[in-house]
Parts: sequence; structure tokens; C-alpha cells
Amino acid sequence: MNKKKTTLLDIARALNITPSTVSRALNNHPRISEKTSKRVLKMAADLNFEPNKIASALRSGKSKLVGIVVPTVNRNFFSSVIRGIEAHTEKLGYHVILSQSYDDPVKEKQIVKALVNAGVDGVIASLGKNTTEFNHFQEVLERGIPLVLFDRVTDKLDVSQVMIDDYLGAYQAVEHLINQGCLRIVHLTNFRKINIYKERLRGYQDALIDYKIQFDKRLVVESNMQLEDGRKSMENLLEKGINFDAVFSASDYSIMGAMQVLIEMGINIPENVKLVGFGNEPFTSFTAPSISTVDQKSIAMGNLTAEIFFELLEKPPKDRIPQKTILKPELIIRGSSLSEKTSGKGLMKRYLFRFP
Amino acid sequence: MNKKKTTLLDIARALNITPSTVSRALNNHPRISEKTSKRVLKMAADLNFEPNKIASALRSGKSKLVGIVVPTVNRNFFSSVIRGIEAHTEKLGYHVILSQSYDDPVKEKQIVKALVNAGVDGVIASLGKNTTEFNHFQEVLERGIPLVLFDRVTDKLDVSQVMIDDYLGAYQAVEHLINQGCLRIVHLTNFRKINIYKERLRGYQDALIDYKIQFDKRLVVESNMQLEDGRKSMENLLEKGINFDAVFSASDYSIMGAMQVLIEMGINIPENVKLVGFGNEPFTSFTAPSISTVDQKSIAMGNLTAEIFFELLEKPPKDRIPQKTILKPELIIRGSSLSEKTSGKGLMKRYLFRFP
DNA sequence: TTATATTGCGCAATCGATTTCATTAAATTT
DNA sequence: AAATTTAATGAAATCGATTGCGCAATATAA
Repeated sequence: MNKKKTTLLDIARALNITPSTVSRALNNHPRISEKTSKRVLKMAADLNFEPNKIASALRSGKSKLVGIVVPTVNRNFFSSVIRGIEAHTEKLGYHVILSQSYDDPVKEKQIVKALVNAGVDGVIASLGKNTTEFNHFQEVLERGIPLVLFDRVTDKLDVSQVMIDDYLGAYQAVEHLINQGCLRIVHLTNFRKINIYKERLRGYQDALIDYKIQFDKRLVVESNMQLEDGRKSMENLLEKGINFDAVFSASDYSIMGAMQVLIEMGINIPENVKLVGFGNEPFTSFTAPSISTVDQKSIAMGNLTAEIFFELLEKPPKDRIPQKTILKPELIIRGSSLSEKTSGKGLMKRYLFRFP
Repeated sequence: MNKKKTTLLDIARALNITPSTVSRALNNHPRISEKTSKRVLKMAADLNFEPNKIASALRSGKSKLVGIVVPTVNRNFFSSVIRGIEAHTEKLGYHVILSQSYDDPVKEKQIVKALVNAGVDGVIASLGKNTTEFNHFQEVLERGIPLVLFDRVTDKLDVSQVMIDDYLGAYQAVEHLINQGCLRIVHLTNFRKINIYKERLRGYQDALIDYKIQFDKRLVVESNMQLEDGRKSMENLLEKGINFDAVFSASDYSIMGAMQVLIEMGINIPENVKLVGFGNEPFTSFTAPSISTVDQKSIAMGNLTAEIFFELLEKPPKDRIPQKTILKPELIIRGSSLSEKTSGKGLMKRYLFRFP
């Protein structure tokens, strides 16, 4: 019933050699003869041998595992970054342990510890929104375990980071709205001022300044940025009778909520109010009108993060010089923010088709 | 620089006892005195001790790791199931290794092997669409490692499974469309006939039979069921001039694509064509009109899967009797399939609000 | 042809926690 | 009080692969 694995020793015995030799053959150690190597490989295949990673990890200190910590995998952005990372890990024979912190600092701490104890060779992380204390990551560094942060980063850790230029993304979004003739632009932002939201707010403000538009702090609405929060924020604005002609949200989810409320109130988009979100979640292209948004270059970010990570991994800890890499986001302009309504969709085929 | 971990031995030396005793104290073994136990615990805390999971796993054969294999985490359904599972693992002190097969059978095989070699205590999996051969899972079973499949399962493995009643979900969806007066109902299905799509097709057919509606095989369109596929399927139907008054899709993504094409063609939904999807992806509630769909009870499925898994884990392999658990799905009726158009949204507040 | 390098492989320690067996001390029974 | 159990700890083996060291055999250099 309980089939047990064949071990190095089994191979060694079968060939009348020692486990050391078998190990060396399997890891193509230089000091091994072509002949024995072949015999070992053949026998290993015959016996259906698969190395016990745990034993290997214990002895060598290398597990070929990379721990990834993200707030949630249920965001297109994060799962895309992960896919980008996985493309690399796979090539290099590494495997990924994926963990979600659900933005809970306690859980994040536990996860990071668990990963270290599980012997990962390195950690790639995006910080939770509520993380304010970084000892758990500091420890990772002190252990000499390579660490790279992406997107949700912090300056309180001297560590390599990959992010997009949130400032620029926000600036361009707001600039675009201004170019569409908007003058009173609402900004939906997170009440937690982690790096990304701080930067997006700054981009918003600077765009206003550069275009000589008066900043009105009543137009900046803080929330948790989920869909429901977007709804509430919008309802609030409307109830207060605050005037505006555009909304730039630091999240696609809250702009979605805001749009729902606007549509329900009979306010036309983009004619009356123009909208731009942030994140390029797939659903933004499904809505009517489709929502303009800022793409975060998730796949590129994943690739870059992985590249930087593996560079670190190769170096001895002392040579690991933290570097910041900043990617350019891309403004995706869709129906929710265009002033000249695209009326005709060009040639539209007419089908012979009768509806009941 | 490289801070190293404190080990059992460190604690033992500090207290002038043996590692055996320390180990027993930490694992609250019955045969240990209250006094030493306390001293050990205190010293462990003082030295900031954290057990090396790898060593522990090697010796004890228990890693406290659960491997999860899913096609992708980038589906609300899967990430919700995972959340459900994680709620349990966390409570019980287990951790999760998440892996994505991306529906690639080769990758799936590799992943399962890697998980076993990484020493997971069990595996929870949802099969890739293209998986036709199950040796990798068979091996898991033969090793006495508990295995539970969810949603995308197979009868070719004698293993515990948790799924929803796809047949019922489809039946109810189609019945609902029929009740709305539809007679020519298109069914978008996957060309790969894995369990879930087979069952949904069967539900579709049986509903037609029960309501004495002629089955027309031209109304069943096979594809890969992504958004683009849904578009193409719909374009095809229209080009062929096939008459229909409703679409029931086995995937939310392809119904989304189909809806886009319909709207672009100026065909009104739900007046001319009514739509029902499957999966209750969040975006289905964001669209205009919102899309009716079948909810798969993902969180419940995650909870149940985890419960069943941990029951298995406790039993010795020979007592593990495979059980099938089938959850009832829920039809979520939204705007895309309602015949009486809900015109007024009840009381709508009018705000004092002037738009430019 | 002797001296030196190099190659190939075995020996045994090692990674750190767990666990079986043995041993001593304490508690309970007769 | 002697005999028997039980409780608490120690000693040492163990999980399976890796690796430093050493030795012999072969190859290369002098």
C-alpha cells in the first residue's frame, strides 16, 4: 500500500557504490567519471528515483523554493505579477510558495516566519496595506535571505524594490481629464497612506498645480477603496452637493462603485462626469461605458522582480546592493473619459436576423 | 551579518539538558515535568527560538504543509475556494503551498511531484482542463498522502471529491430562461469535455427535454470559453443567421464576450436576447445590464474541501474511504435575463446638483 | 623514471529535530 | 520494607542527501 520512495542509498546499493558517488552523479559534480555518472542516472531512472527535497534542503541549506507574499491573489494585478515571476522560477528549476496576507499584518508576520522556517531560498513580497512595522522582513534580511519588494513597498527597509511610477500614472490620468476639459476632479484615495496611494495623490495634486487648477480638499475622498466604498464615497459627494466633473480613483474597484451610483442617479458618463481608475482590472473593459484606467505593467513587473531576485540570489549577502526599479505605467483611455462621444463604431455589418 | 537561528541544541545547552527533553517540552509530550517544560518554553522564548521545519519534517515525516493545485488563482472561484481552505489550515497550524498549473498537464505533473518531494502532508487539487492522465495523482495516493479533488474532478481516480451540482445549476439556468419565454436557447460549452462541462451540457439538454423544446445541435457552440471565444462564437452564430432568443453559457467569460458582440450589433439585452452565465465572477454584476449567472458556492466548497481533507489526514490510509460531496449551486438572476424590464428603480433621490 | 597533479570514489560527519530504548528516580502497591 | 509501576530524562540512532577529507589510481610533468 504505502509505496515508499527510493532513496540515494537504494541506488548506491544496487550499483555497489556509495551514496556520495550517487549524489555527485546526480548533481553532475565535476569529480565524477562519465561512466559511473551514466550508470547512476540510468539506475535512478529505472528505480524511479526522485530526490527527497527535504533532506537535501536540510543538508545543503538550499530548498529551491521562493516564497511569495501578496495581500491577495484575487487581483488581476497580483496574479499577473505572480505569473511573470513564475515564468522565471520555472526556467531556473525553482518552485514558488504562494501566500496571502489578506492585508493582515499579523498574518503577514506569521507567513514570513513560516516561509523562513520552511527554508525558502528567498522572499518576494508586496506589503499589506496595514503593515507599519517591518521586523519580520528585517529578520529575513539579517538571515542573509534575499528579499525583493514589489509595488507595495516601504522606504523603511533597505531592500530592492520594483514598482511603477504611481506619481506619473496619476499625473497622466489627471492631465488627461484636464485635457478633456475637466476642472473639478474628484480623487478617491485610500485612507491608509502607503506608498502607492501617497504617490498617486501627489501626482493628482501636481497635475492640478501645473494646470493652474485650484485644489479643493473636499474633492479628495478617503476610503478603503473597495467597490462598496466607492459607492459610499460617491453617494456622499452627491448628498453634500459638491460640484465635480470628473473622478480619478486610485483603484478600479472604487471607480466601479462610483460609476454604478452615478449611472443609477441618471448622471451620464462621460458626458456629465468623466472617470479614470487605476489598475486596469479586466472588468474595466467590460463595463458600459468601459472605464479608462492606468495599467500597472504587471507582467513586466513580475519579470523584472524575478530577474532582480535571482541576481540577488547569486550574490553573497554582502554584495547585495538594494536597488529601486521604477516602471512606467500606461494610461489606457476608454469610453468613461472621452469627451467626443464616439458615436458610430465604423462599419457595422447587418445580419439577416430576426428577433422575436 | 548572517544571523543564524537558535536550535534545539542551543536551548538544551543553556539549560544543561538534552535536546530530547527540549523537543518533548516544545511538543508538549506527556512524559515531561511541568517544571522543565516551563523552563524550556521560557528559554525558547528568550532565545527567540523557532523550530527548523525542514529538520522536523525530515525526521517526523510531517511538514504541516498542504499543497494546493489549481489551474489559475486568477479566477474568483478558485481564489475564493482557496480562502475557504486557508481558513481551516490556519486554525490547525498548517500552511498552504499554492501552485498554478495554468491548465498545462505537463506543468501539473511537475507541480504534483514537486509538492510530494517538498514533503507536503496532503494535496488538494482542481484538475487542469487538458489533464487526461492521472498517474501523478495516483502516485500521491499510493504514497498514502491524502488527496482531495474539488470542482474539476475525475472518476478515473478513486479519491474524495467536492463539487457543485453542475447539472442542476445548468438545468435551473435553462429552466429560468424557458420561464422567461425563451424557446431557442444557445449553449456555449467547452470543447474539452471535462466533468463540469459535460454536466452543464446535460442539464441544458434535460431542461429542454422536460419542457418539450426541440434540441437543435446548431445551438450548441463549443470553444475554449474565454472572452474572445465568446465573441467569436456569437459572431459566428450571427453570421450563420441562426435564430435564437437566449444564451446559456457554461462560463461567465464567454457570455461576457457574447454580450459585447450583441450590444455592438445593437441587439437589446434582455429584450431581444436573454443571457445567463456560469460562475458568478464579480464582473457579472458590474456590467450593463448585469449578467445572470450560477453561483458555485466557492467559499462553502473551500470549507468543505478543507474539512474533508483534514478528516482524511487524521485517518490511516487504509481507512480513507473516498467520498463524493456535491453542493447545490445558486442561480443568481440579474438584468440580462429578466423579461419584465425593471424600469423604475423605486425611489430615486434627486440631488441638487448641476452638471456642466 | 621519478615526482607531482589530477581524477574518481569511499568514509564519515553533518544539517536539526524526533523518537526508541535505556536508565534513574520517584511513587505506589503488597 | 521490598517489589513493582510510573514518571522524567538521557543516550544514541534516525530521516536522506550533501560534502570535506583522504586515499588510491591514473595521468601529466620534469
